[in-house]
Amino acid sequence: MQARVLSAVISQSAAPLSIHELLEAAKTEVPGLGIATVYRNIARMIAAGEINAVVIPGQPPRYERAGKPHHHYFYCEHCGRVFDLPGCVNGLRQMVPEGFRAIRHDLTIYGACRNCESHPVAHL
Amino acid sequence: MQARVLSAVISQSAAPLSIHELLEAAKTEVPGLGIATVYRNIARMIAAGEINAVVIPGQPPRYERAGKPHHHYFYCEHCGRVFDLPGCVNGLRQMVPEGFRAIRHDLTIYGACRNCESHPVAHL
DNA sequence: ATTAGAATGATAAATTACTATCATGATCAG
DNA sequence: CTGATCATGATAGTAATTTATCATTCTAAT
Repeated sequence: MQARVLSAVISQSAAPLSIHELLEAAKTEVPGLGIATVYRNIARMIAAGEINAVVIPGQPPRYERAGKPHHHYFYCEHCGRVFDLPGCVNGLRQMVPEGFRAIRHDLTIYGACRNCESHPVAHL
Repeated sequence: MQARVLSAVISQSAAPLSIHELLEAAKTEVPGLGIATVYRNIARMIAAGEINAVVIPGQPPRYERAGKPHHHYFYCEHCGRVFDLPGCVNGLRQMVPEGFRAIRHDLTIYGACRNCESHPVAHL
């Protein structure tokens, strides 16, 4: 059953995965896996609240297990990987104008990850 | 000349505008304005460094005048408008793992703007 | 084993954002 | 005015992502 494999791949990934990253990763266990099945199961898992979509501006959505503690993301502009950043920043409250109501926020830090910083390669 | 009108609309807008918001706004001055002209002029203004693209995750790009002081954005989930939030947060440095190099960051706060908070309407 | 219903994979179609093309119209130097 | 060039608007085409369709396969209860 592909649903179980897809769910396991997402749960075991340290970073959120895109549809294609998920397809490739799951193919090692289910070689014939089709992209339609990935989309179908992602939709079902989102509806069930098992996973959340993570959107890095200008990139296709990635998905990660729901229920993690509050965190943000680091996007490596060299290798295109996304890393979780535990914790949050201070002073968010002060940024919200009087009369506005803040519900949630997204923070993405861009740069080079440890690997790309120590082993420089061409940009993607 | 449409370039002048488009440039003026962006400069005078308090918030970044999408291609369609810009088209609609500029049509009040140039009724027959075509979307191709908007795309062409946006591309030229970006190349000239006059404007910057602003991407709210999951939304088409918006554009605003370049050279503003560092700021972030508030996205109203009721009316879909984007507002500038001057300033920044503290503690960004501490979120970046050892060995990673941060170059820039995006912060978007989601919620209800003053108008939608005081005059509740249906979601878009 | 049989059968009904659900899941799957391949692929067509839809959606959205953007780019290319091209005939027409504006601009301007001479 | 005249011709050259450049911008414009309409629209076709492209690219990327997502959804719909459908025949086949799998699953499970009997």
